[in-house]
Amino acid sequence: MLADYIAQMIEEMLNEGNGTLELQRNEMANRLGCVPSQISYVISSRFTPERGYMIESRRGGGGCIRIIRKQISRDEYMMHFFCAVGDSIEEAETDAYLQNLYGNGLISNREYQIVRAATSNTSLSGVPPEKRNTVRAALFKQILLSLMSV
Amino acid sequence: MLADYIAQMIEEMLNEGNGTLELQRNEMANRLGCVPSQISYVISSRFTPERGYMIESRRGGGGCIRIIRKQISRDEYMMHFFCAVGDSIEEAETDAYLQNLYGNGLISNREYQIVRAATSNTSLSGVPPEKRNTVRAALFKQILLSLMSV
DNA sequence: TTTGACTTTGACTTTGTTTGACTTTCGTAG
DNA sequence: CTACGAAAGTCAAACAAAGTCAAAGTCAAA
Repeated sequence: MLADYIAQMIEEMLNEGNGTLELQRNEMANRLGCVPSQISYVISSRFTPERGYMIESRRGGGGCIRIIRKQISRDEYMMHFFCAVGDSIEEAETDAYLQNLYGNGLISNREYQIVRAATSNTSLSGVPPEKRNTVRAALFKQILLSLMSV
Repeated sequence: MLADYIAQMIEEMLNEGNGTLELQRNEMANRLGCVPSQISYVISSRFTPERGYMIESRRGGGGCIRIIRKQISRDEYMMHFFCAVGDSIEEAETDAYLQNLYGNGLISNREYQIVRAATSNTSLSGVPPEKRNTVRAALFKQILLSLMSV
């Protein structure tokens, strides 16, 4: 799939660029043989704040898009997350947060697996669908709390 | 019977794939000359967490279904717990299991904290009390599964 | 023969991707 | 300063999956 391929490409460029990257949308789209808005789509669907990325851009001649992978302290992270999770959250969004935590070394792979399993719809299949997101939010926040003190 | 045939086929593909498999529902249904939802049916009736399978999927263009078989023979201890949990469990009982797991070095302290938080009544406060134990059991088993061979 | 568990099917829903037309913003040549 | 052109942004339509659900079929056991 195109979107995944582009995302991977950006990730690699970010690695080379030490966590930051400036790209030109049209130029990149041209190189890949896709429409420019495809690049926008990839960025807005994958390089979100939940996953720890910041996006800046400039229009007009010589414009560009800057992607920054944020690296902040543990406490800030946990605090940020705890606040960011309202009282309802989707499975996919939770996973985005978790990937962020894992990617920044705040939780191990096993821990990632555990929390993902715990917050999955599969685990919550006994909860009526319309209540799942609120239960998940409570669950997730409780887990985050448990991680802060240890 | 079609369902059994498909199940067997998936099982074989899992063997080839070393316990994991990605398939495309529509494509497979096409090959077999059945409706796509038949594949869904087979997966949801045969490849359940109870039997040691984890399912993930993605919709939309290029979507797919991933099936992961946890090789339970390797951690018989975990399996023992898995079976013992049944489909309803109290918070206290869960904690007893967890302490056992921790005591035997199968999970770390942090992991213990996480799972305890996840399976606590506090986390499940959004679930009506009479349903908590069944939700907790599903949750706990899903977590145990996620821990096998990771 | 009736019942109930399991299967099969297909209509409809939800989610994710791709594309292109149109809008906004910015730098710079005049 | 203004106008123009070169970016990036936005949005909705078309498409491409998988998910859900309920109706209808099958079959064996009571």
